[in-house]
Amino acid sequence: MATSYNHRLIEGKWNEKWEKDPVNVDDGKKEKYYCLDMFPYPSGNGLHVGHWRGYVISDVWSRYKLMQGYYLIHPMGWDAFGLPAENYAIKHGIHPSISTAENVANIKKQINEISAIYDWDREVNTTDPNYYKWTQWIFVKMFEHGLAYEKEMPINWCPSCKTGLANEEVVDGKCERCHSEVTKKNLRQWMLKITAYADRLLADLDKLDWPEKVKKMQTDWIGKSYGAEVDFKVDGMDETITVYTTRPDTLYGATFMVLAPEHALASKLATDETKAAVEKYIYDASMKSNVDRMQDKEKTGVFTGSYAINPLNGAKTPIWLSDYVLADYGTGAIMCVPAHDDRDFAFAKKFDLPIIQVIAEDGKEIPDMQEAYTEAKGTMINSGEWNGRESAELKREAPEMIEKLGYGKKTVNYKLRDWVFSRQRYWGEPIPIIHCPDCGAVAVPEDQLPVLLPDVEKYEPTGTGESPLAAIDSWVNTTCPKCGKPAKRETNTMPQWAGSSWYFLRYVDSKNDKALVDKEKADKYLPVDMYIGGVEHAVLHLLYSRFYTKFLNDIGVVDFDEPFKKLFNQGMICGRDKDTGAATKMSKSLGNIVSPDDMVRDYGCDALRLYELFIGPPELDSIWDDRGIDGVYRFLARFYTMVMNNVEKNAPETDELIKLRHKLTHVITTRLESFSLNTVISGFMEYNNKFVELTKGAGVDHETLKTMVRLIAPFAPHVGEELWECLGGEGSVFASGWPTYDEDMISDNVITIPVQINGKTKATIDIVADEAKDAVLTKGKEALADKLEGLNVIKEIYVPGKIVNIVAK
RNA sequence: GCAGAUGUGGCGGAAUGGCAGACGCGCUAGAUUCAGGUUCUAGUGAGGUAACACUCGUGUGGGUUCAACUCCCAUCAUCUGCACCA
Repeated sequence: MATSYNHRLIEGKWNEKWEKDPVNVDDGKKEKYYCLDMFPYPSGNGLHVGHWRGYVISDVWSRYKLMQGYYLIHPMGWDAFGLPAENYAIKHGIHPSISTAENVANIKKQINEISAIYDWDREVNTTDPNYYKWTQWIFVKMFEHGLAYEKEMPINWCPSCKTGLANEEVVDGKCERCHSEVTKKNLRQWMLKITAYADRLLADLDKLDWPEKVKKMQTDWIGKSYGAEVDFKVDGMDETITVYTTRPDTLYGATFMVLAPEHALASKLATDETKAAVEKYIYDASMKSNVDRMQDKEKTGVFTGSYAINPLNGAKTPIWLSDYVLADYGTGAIMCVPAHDDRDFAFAKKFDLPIIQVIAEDGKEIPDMQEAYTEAKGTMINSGEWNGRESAELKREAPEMIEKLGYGKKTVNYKLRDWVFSRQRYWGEPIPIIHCPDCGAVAVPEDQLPVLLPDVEKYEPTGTGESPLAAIDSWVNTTCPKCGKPAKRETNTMPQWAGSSWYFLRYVDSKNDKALVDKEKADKYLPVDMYIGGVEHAVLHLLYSRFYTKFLNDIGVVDFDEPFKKLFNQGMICGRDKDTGAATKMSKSLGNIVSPDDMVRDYGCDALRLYELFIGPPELDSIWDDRGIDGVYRFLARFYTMVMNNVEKNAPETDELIKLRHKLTHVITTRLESFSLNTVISGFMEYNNKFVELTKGAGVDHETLKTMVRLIAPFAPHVGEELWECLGGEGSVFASGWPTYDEDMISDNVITIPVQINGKTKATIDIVADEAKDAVLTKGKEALADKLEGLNVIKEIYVPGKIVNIVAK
């Protein structure tokens, strides 16, 4: 029996045994626990130590749940479609299917180094036709339910690459690849009506145990606001302009109106004198990218020459065009109240438009406003019959009042837009639609799914704005499933998010060829109890997954409507900039990548797992330090030696040792439960030092050692399993249950407390836990006798079991 | 601009309002060693002292409290998210 720690022997031995004899088995009686990692995109670059962190956290949590007696769902898979894979393929001249398979094999090998308790029988790959059959099936269902529709709309367009770009591919208004300025182009797009779920996506955030930050980001993204649409007649024209406002209480202060340049009436409102300027402004705006429009700090605009009539007081207000009004939000037109809105104020100042104050904070009008007063606090002035009313109250009531008066209606608006779902790319799921000249867009029948992604010679973007699939006539030309006449396949593909929006469902029934997931299995194993991954998907992936789940709930595939009960976002592990020493993302170009493979070779999997946790609070970013891992390695070696020495000693159990193991169990369990994983490790170190000290004397008994070994097993599984065996434990340590502690055993009878004078500690005294106040104070004063000499004691404080403080002058 | 997070030794970090700096890295000294490494022992916030004592100390400035890293107000810096959503 080796007495010094040899990570290679131990880890090799147990990796082999676990594979032959798995611990996590469904006996049909255990309750399930589903702990999920955000599945990786199989990049050609492989993993670095930063990628390990989330996987280690989820594995620790999984093994803890396993020891608590749950049957674990802890799967892994591959998000292998999408742009990165395609770009990698183009760059290296290898077909995406080949490079993806290679990368998956490589990353799988690397992930296995973690020794996480993954169930590889459940593995999914989004590029597998047996998988994307169901990705397409969901699309068909959405199409049948009117949630997938076609629309021609302006998208980002790179005139140099001659291709449409996703928002993510536009960096600072420029094409990510060629850095030329991105413009807009109308393209026919498939859209998903995620807005139909806006209210539920917002309301159900309440029932999720997610970081507040993520919930807030989703809330803001959905952006629900309450207000009113108000109709303004155009003076001298048979037209009405409807504006959306959240502040109908300020209607009397509306001194002008602004329309988005894309508004349907924009050019119609121009008069002979303004026509040229108006047309130029509309044209210029159309040439600007969204990014440009957002970055313009200085307001621009043009007067149309027309006026709108304020329905409340009949005032004539000039109608302007400006690109600070967004065409696709609200009605694309706003009423402007410069006195009470910052943007309207800036616009009024720039173009010298009148400012009428209608809310007075203190009841008085400000003679020369220098900035807008945007709060709904104060009383109404200059507002006809509304004068003297409270603004806040009026703000609530105004929408209904306006509706009753017939000037408009009460409305709700969302920032959330429908989801642009088509990509003019090769490496994605073909959208399962056939365009028939007679029947229009027809879904591919379920028994003909999947629509296989055909092989092509050239998978690079075509430059025509169509996907490379459009060039394959034999594939494109087909017959209409409805009428049998010649028809054409849809050639756009789905975005990367399509496959990742539902993969967590497939894991529980990954090989089913009859259904997306068997209903019985879904009921038994779903939803996900704990989801662990980076915060970068706070809105996109996590919002899309919630949307998909709600839809699948609505059509009866699953009977829950939220996919992830609890979410944990781990922090990033950064490298150091070689020159400045500042924390930076690990990246190839900075040359600060640390390979986990090297670390596992030199220190072992267990040491690296421990260091990934010890490095800092799991939810915060941390900086990798190569020397830091030495500390946890030394700890593991000392721990191993300590246990081994005591195996031979076989010391008797003492009250002190029993107490110590209850305390340790309490410390580790409470810290683990609160996800303070860095202090779990430091707790182990602290207790190990105590045990090493005790080993010098009588030694530590086997029961105490077994408790410590069970506690450490989720963190350092090989060491845990090995020492469990050495201590004569039965079966696997992971089947041994999680240790419990007795509340009575974790408190001490005699405790040491500080004694202070004026809040500064001057001595410590030993007291019995329930010692009377007077006795403790007397003891405290005795301990300070020399220091209290010549001082007047004003007050004596004893907080039971905590502290004595003598206030003296 | 708005919102959120963070700010503690040379470094990573720890502290239900109750002994600031646990635990670890690094460093110093000693032991072991032919030597280096490993390992072990002791020390390690700053000032101060022969050693104690004592003084200062958790981004900055105020406040509450017997007592503040912790609570309140203001302010600065860094990071992240959103960014004309009417």
